[in-house]
Amino acid sequence: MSDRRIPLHLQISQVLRQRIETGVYAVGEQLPSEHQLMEQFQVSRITIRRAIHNLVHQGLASAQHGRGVFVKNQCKWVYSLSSLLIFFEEDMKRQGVQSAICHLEFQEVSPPPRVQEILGSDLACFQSKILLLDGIPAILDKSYILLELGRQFANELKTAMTFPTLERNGIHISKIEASLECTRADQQLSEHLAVPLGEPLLVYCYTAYDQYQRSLVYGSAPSRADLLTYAVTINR
Amino acid sequence: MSDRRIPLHLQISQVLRQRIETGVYAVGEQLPSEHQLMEQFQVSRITIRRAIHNLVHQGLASAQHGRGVFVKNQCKWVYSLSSLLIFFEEDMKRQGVQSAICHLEFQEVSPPPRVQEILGSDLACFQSKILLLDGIPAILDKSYILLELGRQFANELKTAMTFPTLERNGIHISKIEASLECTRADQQLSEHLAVPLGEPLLVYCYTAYDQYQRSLVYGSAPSRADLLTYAVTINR
DNA sequence: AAGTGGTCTAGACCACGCC
DNA sequence: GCGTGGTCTAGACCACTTT
Repeated sequence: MSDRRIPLHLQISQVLRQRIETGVYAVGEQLPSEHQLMEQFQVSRITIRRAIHNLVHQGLASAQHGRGVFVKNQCKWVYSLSSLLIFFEEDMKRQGVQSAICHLEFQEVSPPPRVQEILGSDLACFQSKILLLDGIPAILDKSYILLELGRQFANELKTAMTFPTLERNGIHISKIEASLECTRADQQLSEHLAVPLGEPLLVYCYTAYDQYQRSLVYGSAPSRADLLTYAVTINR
Repeated sequence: MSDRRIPLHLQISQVLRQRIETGVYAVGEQLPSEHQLMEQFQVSRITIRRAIHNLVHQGLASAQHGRGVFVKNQCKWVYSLSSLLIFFEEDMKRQGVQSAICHLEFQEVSPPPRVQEILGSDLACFQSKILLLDGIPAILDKSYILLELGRQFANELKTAMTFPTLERNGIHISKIEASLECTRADQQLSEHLAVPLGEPLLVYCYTAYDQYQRSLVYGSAPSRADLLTYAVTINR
């Protein structure tokens, strides 16, 4: 706590950060309570709270009402974009992860204009499902699928991944146009993915085509950025 | 402000959020000052500050000491991973973005073990540079390049993108293994990219190979997640 | 009931940007 | 010098979890 120029709360969170990184507080372990830290650093509660907030904001810890503040695990699961959603289950097994699907919605709708344009139709099946990895809700997949395909495989789609389902039924996906960006959890997403409001999310946005360049599916899949990494190999 | 169960600061930030989304406060515009908002909502300063903090945390606004709080632009630049760092300048021109490089470091070093393994050598050239898009520091590129290549093209590498420099000199990159993940700005990154501590960053991590499957460059490029989207096309 | 974190207040002082 | 946001205090009450 040398430099007077650095705010107290920052100095304290830096000390706590160091303690986490050097293992003084191990992963999963509980930090001292606000009261204990107040005494330890001789500052007011609001300053300790601010310091802890900094840690949470940096993804190093998470607070649980009535229980305490805990050190977060920094490990991430890696998913290959090339195989993602196609060989998803295999990919996960390889990493020793248990995956499950929680079906939310399936209905015929009139998609937003941009999606209508992509799919070349003013009607489509909309589906949303949550992917649980080791029991943790990690990805929310919201997608629009061509009406006829949706109707044909409705039941199967509700309990399985979209792409493997299509493949199993002889519909081959030959190209995926995708983008990855970072957003932050709004009300709805924070509930579905069980994260605090504003938590960073990685959004995987995709359009899948068959061998005739016909677009089959358009989807957007926000995922927990603290749990996932996406990998891709680019060949010239 | 109906439900008593929702904290005041959340109710207020939701109102402000709506105002931003409906254009009451336009992009780039200044929000009312804390004092004005205190009167408007009849709450204490700390609650207004918390509400504004929520907006900032959700990436909707940014606070500037001594100036005020401003509505953030939500537009992002899209970069194709396939062409990224190879046709970077072209990609940017296409989007009407002015790009520039700010050289930070260039030196021969002994890279960390993991990088030594990737490059198959215990010595390499380390370079770090900042990419400015329309004058905004958006990407910090830190990379290790094979010793001989680094020495050979040292001067050129300091003022230009790595991959185009290699290509211009007849070194062909035929494969890139990449990953994308989200982290949060630490002290150093928050200074280089001019963002607050803890701000989400998209990290593009890559290894480039030539046609003989020899690894040439290993790099890690944190970028501002509020400014960039990465795109990729996957063919089977 | 005890202990934890979450919300909120009123008020003080400081640091930065602009006129 | 003024207005802005940034830091910090002491203290109150509430909500959740565990015992």
